Amino acid sequence: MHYTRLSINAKQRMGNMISTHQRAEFETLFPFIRQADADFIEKFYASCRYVELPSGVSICDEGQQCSQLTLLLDGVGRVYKLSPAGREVTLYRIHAGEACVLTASCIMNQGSFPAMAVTETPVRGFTVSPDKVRNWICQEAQWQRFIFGLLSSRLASIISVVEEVAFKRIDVRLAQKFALSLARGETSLQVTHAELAADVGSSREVVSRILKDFAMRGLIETSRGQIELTDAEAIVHLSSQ
Amino acid sequence: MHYTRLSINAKQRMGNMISTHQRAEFETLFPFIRQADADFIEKFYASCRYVELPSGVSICDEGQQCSQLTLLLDGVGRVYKLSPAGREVTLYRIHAGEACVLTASCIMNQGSFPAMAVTETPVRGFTVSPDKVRNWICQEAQWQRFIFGLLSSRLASIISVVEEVAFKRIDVRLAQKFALSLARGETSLQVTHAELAADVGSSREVVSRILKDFAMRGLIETSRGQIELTDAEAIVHLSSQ
DNA sequence: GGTCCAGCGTGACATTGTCACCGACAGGAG
DNA sequence: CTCCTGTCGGTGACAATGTCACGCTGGACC
Repeated sequence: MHYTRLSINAKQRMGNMISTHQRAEFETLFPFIRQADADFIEKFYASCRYVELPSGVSICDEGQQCSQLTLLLDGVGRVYKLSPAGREVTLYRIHAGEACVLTASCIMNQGSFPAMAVTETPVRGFTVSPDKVRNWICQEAQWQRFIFGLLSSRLASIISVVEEVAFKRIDVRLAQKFALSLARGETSLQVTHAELAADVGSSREVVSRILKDFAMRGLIETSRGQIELTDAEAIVHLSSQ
Repeated sequence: MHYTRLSINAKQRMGNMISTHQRAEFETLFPFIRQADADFIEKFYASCRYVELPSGVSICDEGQQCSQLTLLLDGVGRVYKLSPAGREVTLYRIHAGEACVLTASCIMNQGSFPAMAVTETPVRGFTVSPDKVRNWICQEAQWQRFIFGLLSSRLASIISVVEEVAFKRIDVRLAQKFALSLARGETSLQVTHAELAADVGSSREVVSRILKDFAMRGLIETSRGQIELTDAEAIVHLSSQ
C-alpha cells in the first residue's frame, strides 16, 4: 500500500485567521473549549491554524518527530503499524472531535512517533504547535483534561486491538467490520481485499479465501472493489463469536 | 493459570505512617517528588499508605473499578489480557519506580479496568486514593508530569506488543525473552512452558514444540520447570530476526 | 507402596501465513 | 478501436500456528 507524501501544495492550503464559522464548528465538536476561561479561548484560536488535507496522504512516518498536533473537524485518519515484510495492522482511526493521541504522547515525552498515519478521506482541522500543547497542559485545566482523556481512552482501545489480534479468528474480525458497517446502515462497502487485510493485520490471500467462503454461505456478494452485505443476521451472529 | 484473590490478611499488612527510611527509598525511585514544593511533599506522604503484597495475588480484575493507584518500591506486577478460551497475553510489567498506567487511566476517565493484573513476586509500594490522584493532577505540576509520563510511555510499549503479536513468529519472540534474560546475566530460567505461552500469547503445545526444536538445535536444555540457555550467540541471533 | 496432579510430549486436524503464479478488469496511450 | 499497464482477485502448495485429545512422568502426600 503506498501513500502520497504530504506535498508543499497541500501544506499551503492553510490560513492563519480562524473564521467565526470555523470557531462555531470547533466548539460543537470540542466542547471542552467552552468551559475554558475567555482568556485561554482567545489565546487558543490565535495560536492554532486551519488546515485541509486531501485523502490518502501520509501525515507522520515511523520514527519521525511530530511537528504538529491536529484536532479534526472533519474526515478520518488512520494510524497503523507497518511490518518489515509489508503487512499492516491499523491501531485506531481518528474522527471529527478527536486528535491523534500518539502525536500528543510523543509531544509530551519528546519521543518519536511509533507508527504511521495517513488520511483516509479529505481532512480539515486545527493544528497546534508542540510547545503550545506542552505549555497549556501545565496551565489550562480544560486543555489538560482534554489531552488526558485522549490518552487514557486510546490506551483502552489499543488494548482491545491486542486482544483481537491475539485471540480472535480472522473471519470473526471481518464479520465485526461488516457488522459495524451494517450498524451505520451501509449494506455496500467500497473496499478491496488488500485494504481489509491491512485493517485486521492479515494478508490479502487469507482475506480472499474467507470472503469466498462468506460468499458461498450467502453472507455477502463480492465484485471488484466492492462487497454487498446480503445476510445481515448471519454476519452479526458470526461477529459476536 | 489461577491466582489467589487478595485476602484481607494481605490487605492488613498496611501501615499509615511512612517512615523516613521508606521516604528515602521512595525518593530514589521516584525522583519527581524531589522537584515538588515542600508543601506538596508533606501532603503526599500524609495521604499515601505503605503496602506489602505476597507473590501471585490478583490485584485488579477485568471490568473492576480501580480502588487505588500503587507506586512500586519493589517487586514486579504483570498486566495481561485473558481470552474467553483461557489464553493470555501479557501487556506489560510494572517494576520498582513505576505505577500501573491502566489504573491511572481508569482513574482519570472513571472507566473500568480493561485487563487483569497480578503480582509476579512479592511487592512493596505506596498506594494513593483515586480522588487524590485526580486532584493533584490539576494542582501539582510534578505529579502531573509523572502521571503523563506513565501514560505516554506505556502507549508506545503496548503498541509494540501489537506489533509483536501481529507480525513476529513465536520462536523469534521466545528467543527475544531468552535474550533479555541473557542480557541480565541469567543463563537459567525457572519458568514453565505454560507461563511462557501466557507471556507471548500462544498456547502451551506450541511453546513446547518450539522449545523441543530449540533443544535439538542446541540453543537450550530443558528440564521440568527450568530452561538452561546453552548457546547465547544463537539465541541472540534468532531474537533479532 | 499408591494416589494425585502439575508439567510436558505428541498425533491429528483446522486455521492462518507465505510464496509463486495466473487471469480478469479498468483506464489510459496510441 | 487495440494494446499496454497496473490493480484486483483466485489458487495451489507448503510452512507455521492453534486446538483437541490423550497419555506419560516426576514429585508431593497419604
